[in-house]
Amino acid sequence: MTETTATIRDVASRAGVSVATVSRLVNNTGKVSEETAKFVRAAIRDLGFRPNAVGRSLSTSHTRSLGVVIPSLSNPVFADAVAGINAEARARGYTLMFTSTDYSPDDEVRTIGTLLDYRVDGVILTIADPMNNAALEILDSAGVPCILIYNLPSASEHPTVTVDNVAAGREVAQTLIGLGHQRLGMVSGSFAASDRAVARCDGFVDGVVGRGLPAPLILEVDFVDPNVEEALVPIYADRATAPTALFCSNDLLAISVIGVLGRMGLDVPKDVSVIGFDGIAVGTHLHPTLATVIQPSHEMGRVATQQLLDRLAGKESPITKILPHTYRPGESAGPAPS
Amino acid sequence: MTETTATIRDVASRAGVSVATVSRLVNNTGKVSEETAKFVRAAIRDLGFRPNAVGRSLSTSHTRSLGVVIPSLSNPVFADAVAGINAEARARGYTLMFTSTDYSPDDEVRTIGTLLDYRVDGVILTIADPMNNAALEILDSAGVPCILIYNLPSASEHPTVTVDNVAAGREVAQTLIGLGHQRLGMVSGSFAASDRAVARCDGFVDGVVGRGLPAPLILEVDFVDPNVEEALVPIYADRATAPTALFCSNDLLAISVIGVLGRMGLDVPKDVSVIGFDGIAVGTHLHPTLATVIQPSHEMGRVATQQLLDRLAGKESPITKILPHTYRPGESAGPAPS
DNA sequence: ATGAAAGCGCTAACAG
DNA sequence: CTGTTAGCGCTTTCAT
Repeated sequence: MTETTATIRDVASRAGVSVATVSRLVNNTGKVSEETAKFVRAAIRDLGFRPNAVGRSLSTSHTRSLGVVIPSLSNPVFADAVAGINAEARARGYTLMFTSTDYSPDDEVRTIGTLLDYRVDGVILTIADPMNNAALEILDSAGVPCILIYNLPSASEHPTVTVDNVAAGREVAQTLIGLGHQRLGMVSGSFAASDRAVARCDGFVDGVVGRGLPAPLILEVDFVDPNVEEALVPIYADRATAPTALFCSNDLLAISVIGVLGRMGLDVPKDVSVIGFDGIAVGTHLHPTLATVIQPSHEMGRVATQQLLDRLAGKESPITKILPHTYRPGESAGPAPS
Repeated sequence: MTETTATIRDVASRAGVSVATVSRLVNNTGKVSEETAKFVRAAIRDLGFRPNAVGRSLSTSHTRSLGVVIPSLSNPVFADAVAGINAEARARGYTLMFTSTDYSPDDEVRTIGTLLDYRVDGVILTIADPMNNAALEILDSAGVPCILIYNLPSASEHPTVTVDNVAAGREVAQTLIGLGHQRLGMVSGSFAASDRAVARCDGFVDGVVGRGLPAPLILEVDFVDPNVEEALVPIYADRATAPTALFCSNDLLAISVIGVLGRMGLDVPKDVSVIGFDGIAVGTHLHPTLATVIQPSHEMGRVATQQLLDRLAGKESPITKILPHTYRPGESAGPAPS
């Protein structure tokens, strides 16, 4: 069974035609008489011929493959986006070369280099900081089209698919204030590794201060190994001054925060309200259910891929798309304690 | 800046040597005098030359890329495995072509076909049913080495990296019985889409029946869109006969079950105990924390990749590895109600 | 409608 | 130690 794979030449000779004819039939470029087509098809079937994509790529200088670079698969938000990318790419006959970078800029450039070596036709990425980013420069100077997801659109000249993080942060502040909270806090993943965390925080602070309240407490924790407990314990040593509501830069963090709070003997939302960001599926099953800002991750992946592929197909260039976010109320956010 | 990428020939002529010399230096195969090496290196730097992997692949007939096909990224357990695969592959200079199949056998064969077209050197996969699986047959007849993860080792002749699902299921039964539970139940993802769910169930049933208790109630729900509520409500209409403990075939399901139970006014673990399977990270942050069987997903991905790569490197063939699972106690499993 | 032949970028004998 | 050259599998003019 392990017959060495048939080549186009094998097909050609078996069908008694030239390789050009086979190629034309396979890609249906140029005409082939139904007469000969029959022979060729038979030969293809008999030999189990599948065109070698490597040979084709070398010849056409495009690979019908896309690079995907994201910080981590541990966060469902990225996993969802990749699923969306996968769906759209598959539907349009493209293949994905995938890598995750663990939030490391070094890995970003390393992996982009590899993707370039493989001559991916384009790349979809989420990077730490799109402002003056080495990976992006490499991509540009190689002339490989790319599109960002999740990253801030303002920070680079590259098309981006994302949500309005600042507005969302501001809305969260409003929501919390509307519930009567006066002492607010934010728990965020490290700002250096996430421009969007910065934006959410900016919006949140703006929303709080804009209402005349004191600036929120800001707690920054590591992305990879967030030690939420260590951050929260000292703050809640004095419950009288600690925030009664916490905005978390992502849902995973929010879940941890709720857990830690619970183990400290604080009730969510009785004592402390918590709002997350992302809208990961598991949040709706928790008890309390997680109040959060939903971003359409799957859709973001799909749209980004669509934009990029349209561009590759010669249609108009991708443009930045700000997709709508929505606030999902949940039991984790309630009125301020009296 | 968008200078058309330099080829090995450009480098050669700029350095005043032959392409063979450049190739030898780049791949450090064969000797090159330090003298000429200097020139070549300079040319490479000046031109920003990066060897074209497509050309190389065509020539060497291997791509240094691996295919990865898994059912879904929505389940963190697979995301973790992919992260492990990614880490090991990167470390050894391999690239990943990724696809998810949404538990569809059709998608399995389609995607394997594509991977074959791209001439991946090997593939790592989790499939619905390894017994008599079309995708596996295609792989075999193409002579492409592969290794399974998560799937049952017994069901195919292919090397597999997994845990002992049957034993784990049995242990869960023991644990629950040890806590005094007599009426047991299992909530499982669809058996048709998961041989491991079947194995976990088998072990569980065996553990229950082996202790002289009545066979557990078995509830099968869909993987993609599990309607846990619909399955549970009728059962718990009569609390006197309903199971006091539920084993769920995966953690995501367990989390849903806990949520639904809570919304039905049942307390976990006061009224009903729940044990999951997988050991996804979020489980430890929940309230109640999730009791579960941990499988070393990241490690499984790593080991599978290692095995496959060793095989490609001509070292000994991959062998099936049963990695150790561990029971992680959690607040979701407690003593049976009196 | 079909074929011949020249590459695409690189590696690997084979000669020197 | 270095250069020449023949492919790898496929697409694509250019003739016919």
